[in-house]
Order: sequence, then C-alpha cells, then structure tokens
Amino acid sequence: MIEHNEQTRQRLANLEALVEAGFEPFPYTYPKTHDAAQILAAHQGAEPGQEWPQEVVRVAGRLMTFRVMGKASFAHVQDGSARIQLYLARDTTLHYDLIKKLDVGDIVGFEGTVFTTKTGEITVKVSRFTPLVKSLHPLPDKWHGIKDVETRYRQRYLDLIQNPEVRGVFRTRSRIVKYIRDYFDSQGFLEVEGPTLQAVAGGTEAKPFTTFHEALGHQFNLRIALELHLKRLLVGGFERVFEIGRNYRNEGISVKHNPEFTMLEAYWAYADYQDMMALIEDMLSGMVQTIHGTTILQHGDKTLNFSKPFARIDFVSVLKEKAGLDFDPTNLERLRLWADAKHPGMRGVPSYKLLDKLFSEYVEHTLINPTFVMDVPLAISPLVKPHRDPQRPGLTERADLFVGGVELSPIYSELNDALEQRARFEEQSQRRASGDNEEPEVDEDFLLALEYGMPPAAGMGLGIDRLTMFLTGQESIRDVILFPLLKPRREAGEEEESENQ
RNA sequence: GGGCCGUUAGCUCAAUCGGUAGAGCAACUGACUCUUAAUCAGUGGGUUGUAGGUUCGAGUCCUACACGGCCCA
Repeated sequence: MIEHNEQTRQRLANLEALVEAGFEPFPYTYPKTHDAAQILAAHQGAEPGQEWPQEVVRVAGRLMTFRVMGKASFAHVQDGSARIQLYLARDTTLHYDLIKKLDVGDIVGFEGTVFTTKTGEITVKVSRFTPLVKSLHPLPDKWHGIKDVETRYRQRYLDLIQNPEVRGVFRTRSRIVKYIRDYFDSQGFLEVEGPTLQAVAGGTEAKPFTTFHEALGHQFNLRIALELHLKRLLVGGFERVFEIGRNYRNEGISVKHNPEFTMLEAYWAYADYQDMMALIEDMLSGMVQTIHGTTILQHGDKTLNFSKPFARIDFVSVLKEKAGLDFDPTNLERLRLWADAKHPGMRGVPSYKLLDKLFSEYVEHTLINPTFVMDVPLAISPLVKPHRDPQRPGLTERADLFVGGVELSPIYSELNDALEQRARFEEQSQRRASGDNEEPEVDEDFLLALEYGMPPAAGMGLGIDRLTMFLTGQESIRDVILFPLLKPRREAGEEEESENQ
C-alpha cells in the first residue's frame, strides 16, 4: 500500500516527467562496466585535477546525495561495493535539464569518464544517465540514518542502504559460514540436509513448533535439532557428515534467543570427543585469525583469545570450586538437599536439571576465553557415551565449549548403545508424561536405526548466530539475523485470532 | 507471564506548570559550473501509536490495548 503523501506524489510526478522525455520507466538491464569500488581502486592515490578522458565507465546504484548548483551538480551513487561521486553539468551531461527529476533513493545508471576534483576525490564525469527505477519514498535522514530499532528490523533493506556497518556484519556472517564449509570439506566431511518437518522433533530438549500437512492429514513438528537424522546417516555408511541448518524452538525471545536460528552440527565416525575438540579448536582459531586478522577478539568489555590450545577444565571440579561444594555433585540427592537449602527459588527445578542450573549460576559467566568444560555428568547428557575411565563413574565423554560466558558448542562421544539409548529415552518420556513438555517423545525410527549399528563417533553442534555475534562485536542476536522474528503490526480494526484452548 | 521505558512531519529530534504542535534534514519555488551534512532567499507539510476518560482546554494527566526496547521469570 503506497501512502500517497506529498513526497510520494512528487516522485510519481517526476517519474512521469522522465517517461514523457523518452526514458523507459523500468529498463530490463544496465550494462555496468565497473563496480564503484573497482573505479576507486584503479585510481587510488591520483592527484587532484587528473583526468582519464579515454576510459568510459558505466556504474549503477542507488542515488544517495544530490547537490545541484545550477549548471553543474555533484551526486553520490552507492552500489553493492562502495559509494562514488558523480559530476553532472550542462556542458557534459545529456538531458541535464532533467536531473531535477531524479530523486535521492532512485536507482540510476551513469556513463562517463573518470577524473579527480580539486580536492582529489575520484569522480565520474557523467555524459549520460539512465533512470532504472524510481524510489517512491524518501530515504531516511542522510546524516542520522535510521535509528529506530523496530524499523531497522522490520525494514532491514533501509538499514542496509543507510548503515554500512550493518552490511559489514552480514558479509562477515557469510564469510563465517563459507569458512566452516571449506574447513569441513577440507577434512573430508560431506555436507548434507536433513528434514525440517519431522514427525518427532528430537535431539535436544525444547518445545517445537507444530504445523499441519494437508494431504497427509498429519501434524508435524519443525525440527529443534539436526542430530538424529545426521546419526541415521552414520548408520547408513557416511563417515563424516555436517549440516548447517535452521532450527525452530517455540520459546521466548531475548538478546541471545531467536525462535529460528542456525546451527552447525557435525558427526565423525571412528573418532571420539577428544578428536572433535581438537578439530573445533583448530577450525575456530583459524577462522578468527582469517576473518579478524588476529586470534584476539574484543567483545563488549571482554577480551577473547582464540589461540590454540583452548583451556580444558573438569565439570565436577569447577562446579565444586565455584559453588563451594564439599561433596560430589553427581550425588543428586545430596545436591537436592544442598540446593533446597541454599537456593529456595530452585525448589521447582527437577533434580536431573539441577546440575545444569547450578552450573549456569556459578560457572558459566566466568568462562570468558574459549574453554572446554569436560566430562559432564550423565544426568544432564542423555545422548552421550559414559566415560570410558572406570574412575569417572556418572560422567560422560562430553565437553562443552564456552566463550564469553555463554555455551557455544557441545561435543560428544556419541552414545551408540541402542538398548541404553532406548532406556534413556524412556526415562525422558516418563518425565514428559509427568508434565515436563520440553522432554522429547521417543523416536522409534531413530532407535531402530541405532539397532542396526551406528559406528563409534564424535558429534558436535555450534550456534552460528552466537559465533557471528563474537566475530562482529554485536550484543544482540537480532543484529546478526537479517530478519529476526517480530510480531506483525496489526491494522486498525483487525481482531486478534482467538486462542483455541 | 511480571516490572520499567519508548511511540510527535518521510527521517532525526524539541515542545517549560495542562494553554495556538516546532527545528534540522527531506520536499516545493528561485539563485548558483569543483560541491561533498553544499550555500542563500522563500513556501507547503501533523488522526502527536489506537480507543476511551478527566478537563473550559490534553502531545502532556488517567485507563485499556497495539508494537518495540531493556531487565526479570
């Protein structure tokens, strides 16, 4: 819906004037010869007053500024690479009398030659301009840009037009994903795609979104993790697989949580959690070095050092130390008594989740530099192999990588004992029946696959959004997701759908 | 779900104690052939998020709602 306010009407009138003068309103192509950045790079360091009259260039992009001084004008056009200045004048530019029909925000092609102004700015002397599309709305303020965060998220294109640092964040995000793909490819991993619509959404504890397939007449869940289908592929004989994919969790929104987010998961047959830790450590330190230029990242007031090797600490030892426990916290009954006395607010937390809660409370925020927290208790690790060392009962071969006080990546020696897996699923299922609807249903198809035999394997997951936050210095996940989830604006008179429960 | 804050012109922001809603940019008219937040002179532009209420009078006070932000659960 176009608001026919004063500014839009004016722009439509300008478009009409250009069409009357013989310009096409919506040309199909424009034969660019250069990106703005290529022209700037080719003449970098030129002296003021230089000119290259033999070299004809064509650039195209969005008109960002226009300074008309009578018979001559300067403008800036912005394309995907950079912003470059244009000089238009009655002596040199065809249809100079029509330049006032161009509006800031229009997309226009410019043909001309390159020169430098008396201040030395590399500029295209325009001989001919070609309007490519009229913008029917003015751009946000050229100086202040666009500040309202709601508009930045709802109309991300305006944010991208106006705020170059935002374009930089999303370019970096793309480089991160490309680095991961290249790295896993170089290590012999195969990139695969699991299903997003799943009869049983498993692989972690989270509330799924539900949706309905009409033809099959069945309700499906959107996936909450990639894990269980990647493991089926290990059963099928692929030995190294990874997926970079979207997960959906029907949970609240915060600075760290968007209901849809992107995960990397990788599974590596015949390897264990130590092998995978070495691989992740190598990938991340190489990535930070390549993308950031050094392995030291500044994030808010925290300095993060991604040099190898990352610190490795023991879950139980660090929890005992930070919480001041004088007993083994894997003794859940003692832990329950201790927690009930010390943290009355946690009385509603089930015993099997206490370890997680207490770890968040006492330890998590202290782990700033990349740190592997190793040998996490079985009680909070349902998909992990028990520790092979008989001196470590009740623990698993799981290591969680923490960075900047948040969990970035869990790494497991994956459980491949089908009978044990079934027992653990059934335990979860009991809890689900008794009201914890974050607990997953039993995935019989997955158990059947495991019963055919999954090779010993290491697995890992890593949140791409959180990793991008570290590498781009963003404090909110919404600033590393192009289109974060927002409630739609309701039109006046529109009624909210009634709750069906 | 709870608490606090925000929503005023296309954009960025003002508006004192409740008393005619303003500015800069953008737009329009005119001047201007090296400007770059161009400059100079002039002009137009508002359902103050929505719906109610209090009041002689509401951007301002009250209630509800919508959307967003921060904090908490």
